Amino acid sequence: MRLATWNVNSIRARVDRVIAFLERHDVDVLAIQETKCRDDQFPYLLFESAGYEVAHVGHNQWNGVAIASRVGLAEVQEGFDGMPGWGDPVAAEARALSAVCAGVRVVSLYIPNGRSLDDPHMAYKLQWLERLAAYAGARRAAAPDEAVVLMGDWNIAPLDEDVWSMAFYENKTHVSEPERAAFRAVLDAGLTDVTRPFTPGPGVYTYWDYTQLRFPKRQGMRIDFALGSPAFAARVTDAFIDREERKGKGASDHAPVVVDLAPQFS
DNA sequence: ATGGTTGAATATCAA
Repeated sequence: MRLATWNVNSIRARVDRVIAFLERHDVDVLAIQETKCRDDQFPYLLFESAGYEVAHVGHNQWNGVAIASRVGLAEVQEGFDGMPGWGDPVAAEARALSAVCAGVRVVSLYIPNGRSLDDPHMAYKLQWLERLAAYAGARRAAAPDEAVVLMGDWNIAPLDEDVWSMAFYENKTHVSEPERAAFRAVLDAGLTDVTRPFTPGPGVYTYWDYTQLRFPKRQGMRIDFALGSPAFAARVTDAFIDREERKGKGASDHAPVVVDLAPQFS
């Protein structure tokens, strides 16, 4: 089975590219982030024509996450238990969606952007990650043998080598110690980054800012990851970043991350 | 020009 995660930066602007990607790489399950649309605006029919069922949550032009699957889509859940909200009044944002696809619990995640170190969004981001780690820990305790993967745009570069310049990111978000500690706390809940071993750095990125010619200059960040439970991680046979998807007209600012899974033996 | 691009919606906001 082949899974992938991709921050598409608007599904409506990118749908032809996304469908072509699914077919080109024979992807079974795609976790999508930043659809930037409401549920009623999602291009479901184009996915169905390509053989994929879709679950989506989107409230407005911001955020929005989805899962497209051609191997089943069960137990769909918006958000996760304990997910913090934002705003006044506080409300859940469309940043998390899970479903069971061919026995794997897939969680599509769009972790909040902290904006700047002293912005209220940063505290929100850290609390969001803390609650996510608690959710992951609770799931592990409840079903230790379950194959679970948390995949998406984490908006964190866990290692210095995950950014093109630590000097550039001094006193900026994505690389701060509190964010990195929050990411490690999710790993400590019993998950493994299944992508890095197959895509070792330095200089391996999943995101390049649209401005400043960052992509041709190879100045990016590695911020998109798939974190698997032991039962999931044990089945991973390969992973790669499809850098080709960042090229050309109409590219998202993120590249897809693909994970291959061996069949389950029982 | 000092956010230089992109995309939502359509004047700004977000990334």
